[in-house]
Amino acid sequence: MSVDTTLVKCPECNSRKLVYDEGRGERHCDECGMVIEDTMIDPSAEWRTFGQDGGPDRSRVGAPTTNLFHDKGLSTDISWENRDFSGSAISSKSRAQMHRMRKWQKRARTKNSRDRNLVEALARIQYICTKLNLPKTVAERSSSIYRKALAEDLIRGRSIDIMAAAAVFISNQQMLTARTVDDVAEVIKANSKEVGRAYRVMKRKLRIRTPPPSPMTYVARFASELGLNMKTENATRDIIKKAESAELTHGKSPCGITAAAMYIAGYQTGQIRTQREISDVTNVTEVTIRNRYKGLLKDLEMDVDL
DNA sequence: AAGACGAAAGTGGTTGA
DNA sequence: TCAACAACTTTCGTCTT
Repeated sequence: MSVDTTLVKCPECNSRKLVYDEGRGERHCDECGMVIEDTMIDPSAEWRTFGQDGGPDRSRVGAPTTNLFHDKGLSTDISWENRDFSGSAISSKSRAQMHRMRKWQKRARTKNSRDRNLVEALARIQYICTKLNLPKTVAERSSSIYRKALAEDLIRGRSIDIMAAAAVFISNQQMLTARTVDDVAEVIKANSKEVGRAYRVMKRKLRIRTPPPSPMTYVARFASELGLNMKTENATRDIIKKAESAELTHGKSPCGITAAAMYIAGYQTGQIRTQREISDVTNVTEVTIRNRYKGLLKDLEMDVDL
């Protein structure tokens, strides 16, 4: 880790504690966890050797590594097909041998319990991300978080499913992909409280920061689920923007703010949704929507006929 | 009859002594 | 570690359209 000098301030929270993590190839804010850029080119020295006296050959050959497989995608697989290198079928005699070889190779690759745990967990992470339509970057990051948790011995005694879900939720928060704890918990049919608890434990023990969730994150998603047009969606964003600059959003659940802003925006543009409809898609109760929107109208001094 | 309202009691997490 | 606390939920009777 080294202090980054290219960017001076974090665009999210304006702190000056920007940090560059070489291992992950990303730059993030040490204050709020905001990831500034995560596709940077590795600036470290490139190893090259010329001639025969230079020790081990460090030429770079092979597939890029990925966190999605427990061995980072580096192991060799014996082909499933019963054909030899030239493509012709192999004899039935050596076919049995091939079968045994495949079997043993699989066993050798996942040799200890930790590796087996990882294999299981990475499969679950893949499954969760697929079900939630999350991009590959989120799955990748979840996997690397899970690896760290495993290395820190946080997994033992806890459910793999729940810890995998927690890892997915952390990276979802970092990548601003607008999924809620309930969404993640539902996929693995777990209680969202348990996932939330695991999420907090992981963040604390691994010292992972996530940017404070903004109501803005959920606008696009909820708007489309409610079938709102662009006009209403933008009106919602306007209200949230005002609420955020008036610091009315701190300590309140971001979904609640989004829900209330949407309720108000509906009356502004004539695209009205009932509290119940909004409550259904946002998982915020009608009572909270009421409390929030009343507060917003009052504190922002808005005049809207409801 | 549907939607909105708000009081009251309960839940789970945070905070500060 | 425990109690106070704020935000949010659940439930339910009432009012409004």
